[in-house]
Amino acid sequence: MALAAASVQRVILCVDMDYFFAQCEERRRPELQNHPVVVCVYSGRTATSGVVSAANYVARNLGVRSGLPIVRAQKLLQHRADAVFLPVDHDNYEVTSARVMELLRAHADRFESASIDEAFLDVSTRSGGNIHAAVEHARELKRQLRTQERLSCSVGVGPNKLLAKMAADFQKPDGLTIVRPDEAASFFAPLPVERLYGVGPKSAGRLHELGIRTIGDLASMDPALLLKTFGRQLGRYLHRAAQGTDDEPVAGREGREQISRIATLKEDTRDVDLIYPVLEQLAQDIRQQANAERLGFRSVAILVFMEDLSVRTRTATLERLTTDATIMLRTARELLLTLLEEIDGLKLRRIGLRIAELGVAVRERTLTEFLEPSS
DNA sequence: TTCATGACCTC
DNA sequence: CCTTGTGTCATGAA
Repeated sequence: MALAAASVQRVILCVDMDYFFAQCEERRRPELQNHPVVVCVYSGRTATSGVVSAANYVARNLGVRSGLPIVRAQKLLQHRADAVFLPVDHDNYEVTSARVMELLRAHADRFESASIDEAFLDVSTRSGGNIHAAVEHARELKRQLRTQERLSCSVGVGPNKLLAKMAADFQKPDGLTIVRPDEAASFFAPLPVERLYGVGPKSAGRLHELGIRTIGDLASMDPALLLKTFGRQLGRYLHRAAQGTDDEPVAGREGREQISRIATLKEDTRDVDLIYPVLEQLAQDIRQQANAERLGFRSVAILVFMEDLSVRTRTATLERLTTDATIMLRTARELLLTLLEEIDGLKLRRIGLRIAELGVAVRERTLTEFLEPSS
């Protein structure tokens, strides 16, 4: 990109809110501060079925992690009568996140909100490419978040998004880690490959089979072998990432590509009369969000999670963009019916609905719809 | 271009 | 570990 070429050296901050959901809960109820706090996604199947979404450090130090089944977390904390289990309150976190992002945006030449609790700030211009100046920005922003929002975060400072992110992850909570360009290799090399952003359990396993254990091992690996093993995109990415190379600009996303909702069924079933009402609810939720963002869709998909936890998807592409939730639901129902036949015997555990091929909805409504905008 | 699948992210 | 939910991207096939 032209602007990056013009500046000598990019300086990027990655700001990662500490144990965000749990911290939001602590902030709302300060008396929870020294208790283990576990924020949970309850699936509604049994009283305790579901997983941990986030946990504060008191709980983490006792082994509680996000993704852990709630029952497991309860066992780990059974000796702690003061442990608190709370359901996720996404609306609250969204509002908090919006305020945090607004505060952070003011500190950046270019800003990118990467997720609900994480953002990248390009501070190349305002820091003049000077790391010390950038670190002062980071300190100031941490101070403001603490005083104005009573929230702590961890910040990484680096020459690109990848290194800034890895730096932010390096020390938590309330961390501030700097990776200078010339230190990138020594910072990276000793870390296990699975710590590299974009390397999950699958890729890590395959790398381990090749004898690759650290990012340093990966960096010295033959690029041709990497391409052969992982394909063009991932192979190229791994090679570059391991060297600490990353050209991704700090830039906000254009817009969303899809909207989806998933729900867990009360019991495993293949009874359409039990599944369809859930589908209706999902369609409602999606319609609301699509309306709020003024988006129409041209593709409808259902996702089905079966009793054996395997996943199936079925997609239908419409002739033209629409905002009509009735079409969404009718299409989803047809997809569900054909899918149920195809997987004969197997029961469903969870059901999901997704719209995609989104576009700004053009106003072309019937008179009735025009008079009742809510329908 | 469309579709299905799968890896990954993160609280 | 008995398993939630949201979204993006890549790949291979048709």
